[in-house]
Amino acid sequence: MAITIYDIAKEVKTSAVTVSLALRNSKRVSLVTRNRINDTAKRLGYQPNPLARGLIGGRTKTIAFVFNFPSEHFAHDLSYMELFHSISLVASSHDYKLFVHSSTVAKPVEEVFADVTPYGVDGIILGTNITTDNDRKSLEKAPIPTVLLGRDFCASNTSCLVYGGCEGAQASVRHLVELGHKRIAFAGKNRMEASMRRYDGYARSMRKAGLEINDDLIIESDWDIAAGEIAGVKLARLANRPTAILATTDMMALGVMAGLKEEGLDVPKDVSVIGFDNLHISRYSIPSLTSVDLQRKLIADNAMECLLDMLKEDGGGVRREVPSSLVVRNSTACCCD
Amino acid sequence: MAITIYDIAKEVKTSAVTVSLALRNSKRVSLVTRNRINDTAKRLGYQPNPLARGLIGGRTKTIAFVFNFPSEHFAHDLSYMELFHSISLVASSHDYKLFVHSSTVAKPVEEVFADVTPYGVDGIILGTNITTDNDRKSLEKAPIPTVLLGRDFCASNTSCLVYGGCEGAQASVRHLVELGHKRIAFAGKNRMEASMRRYDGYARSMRKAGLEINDDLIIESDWDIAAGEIAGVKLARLANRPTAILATTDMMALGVMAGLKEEGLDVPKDVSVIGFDNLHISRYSIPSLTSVDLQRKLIADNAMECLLDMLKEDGGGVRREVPSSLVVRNSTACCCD
DNA sequence: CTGAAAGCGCTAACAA
DNA sequence: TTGTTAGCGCTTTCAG
Repeated sequence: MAITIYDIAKEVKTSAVTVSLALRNSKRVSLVTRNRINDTAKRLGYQPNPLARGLIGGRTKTIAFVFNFPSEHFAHDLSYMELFHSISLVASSHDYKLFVHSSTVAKPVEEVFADVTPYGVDGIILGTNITTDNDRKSLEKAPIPTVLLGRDFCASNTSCLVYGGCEGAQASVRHLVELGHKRIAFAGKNRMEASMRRYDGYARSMRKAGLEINDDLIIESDWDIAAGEIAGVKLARLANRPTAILATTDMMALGVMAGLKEEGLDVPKDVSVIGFDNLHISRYSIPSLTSVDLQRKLIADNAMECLLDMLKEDGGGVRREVPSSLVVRNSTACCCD
Repeated sequence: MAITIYDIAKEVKTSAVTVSLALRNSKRVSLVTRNRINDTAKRLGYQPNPLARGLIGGRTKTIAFVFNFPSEHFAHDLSYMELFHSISLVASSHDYKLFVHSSTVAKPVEEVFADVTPYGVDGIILGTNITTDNDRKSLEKAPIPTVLLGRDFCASNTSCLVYGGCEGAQASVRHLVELGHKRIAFAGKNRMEASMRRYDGYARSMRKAGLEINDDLIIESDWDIAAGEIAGVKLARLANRPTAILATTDMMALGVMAGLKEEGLDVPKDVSVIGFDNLHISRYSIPSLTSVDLQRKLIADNAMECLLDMLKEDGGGVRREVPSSLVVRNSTACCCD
């Protein structure tokens, strides 16, 4: 059996309560006994029992990471995977453990809360779409501190992290314009909040540069690698084809490059391609992919910070923007048109 | 507050104990009351409290998924990511939740147990290397049911799943031999158990086919994409270069293809390449990659089954082999030499 | 067949 | 400053 506060109490000849207080550094315990208790705790290798703590509503040093999207996407969504990785590292550096919750289908947020809270997690880092008013209502009265990833919505107990939206797309368009491109396509527009933000940045920058947004050059689609391939082929076959393509994700961009290649076009000579996410593998594609880096380490740090802040004192949810940055590689070049 | 057995007891006008028994379908409770209890439980939306159960050493319906390798690998090891995904789906289909534990460094197995057991998990699905005798000893007296992924070691409370080793490599070599290849390289030999098994299969099949194993054609290295690129370049520059390359992982294979390309060689015209893992993205590389499919769904099912078996009655650990299968795509072709 | 009592490890409230 | 009591939700033991 593991060491409990009773074992320590017996050793130090005091009561369990005193031990409990001392271990949490309460000043109600004299410094001498506090030290004695902490020393023997260390000596005996005491570890608090998170289950017992959780049972009485205390902290368990556990955070739920919830991926509330249709499950087929999970493994394939490398962006989330890498984000998950960053978060797991940050969490463990703060001595928190991650409780992962992913289901086969996207659920109402309310159900997510119901699924997760019985396990006594201290907070939730939540990747989800907010589709209904009910979702919004659930988030407004979140039962435990919640941090939303990439969604712009905060409330008394839910913070949000906004990243990689508008400004990443703007930087991309700017980069392409500087390279002399005019016919710039946008591949992977859809109803996802992230896609919409990216499209928004694209549209704004196009207008600012005095370029027209041609409907033929806007591909509405999913944003996985397969959709990218289709988009690449489609754009390649246009009479008036684009000289550059902005894809909503790196995966999509990889697919786009494949599609272009199938149609006999060379990246970046004939067409420049930019992705979004800066996945680990994007450095290694051929050609290596120019991409908007979401800065996952920063996102992870911010998520953890938000959570710890909310946990410390109910300061309420906050909104934070995490900047992204364009990483230029070999899939973009001067426009030769 | 959530519904407890006391709430149900009050409704049905009986005691909490009876409710507890009834909910677990004990025959010590009469069928009538049992039904009444189960009905009202359902009606009130009762969910057992896993923390309370865990506290008294009972089942929490929680499994730890442990990735005990240096953390930088985690996000980049797509193979494990996809496996993790499969396992999370299978777990949730059995109504289990996953508790994920990954640290920055690979720890002794004993510490892994110490880290994870306080949370009351029912079992562990463990990805780890077994490097020391201490690790072996720890696994021999595993405190809770444990399933080892891809390691060949079982004991009273630890099962193991062996997969994608020898036989996958053999199928690959056979395939290449049938295509007329003779100078077949092996890239990514190292001390990892999986690599050794794969190399073993390679060597056996080469011998069986009457082909010599040329030391120049064996690349000892890590098996990530960067190492693959280096290996590809190296092999391309050999005076007597191989006509086919077996890589220990898909990532490595992708790197190898990049390296070959840099050296002006075409895959599969000049060189055939085979990977190991059959990652989701490998379908989309250019050319699409021939690869050994580990059949993660099967692995996940088996892991869960092993765990449930051990949980049911202490039947002791078992060893299971999970077959893999070669998926032929466009990175392999007839030898034109 | 059913129930009362005790305890898992911890902490909040109250007493000394 | 320290200790006692009670209770979180559940299950095991033992008594009715």
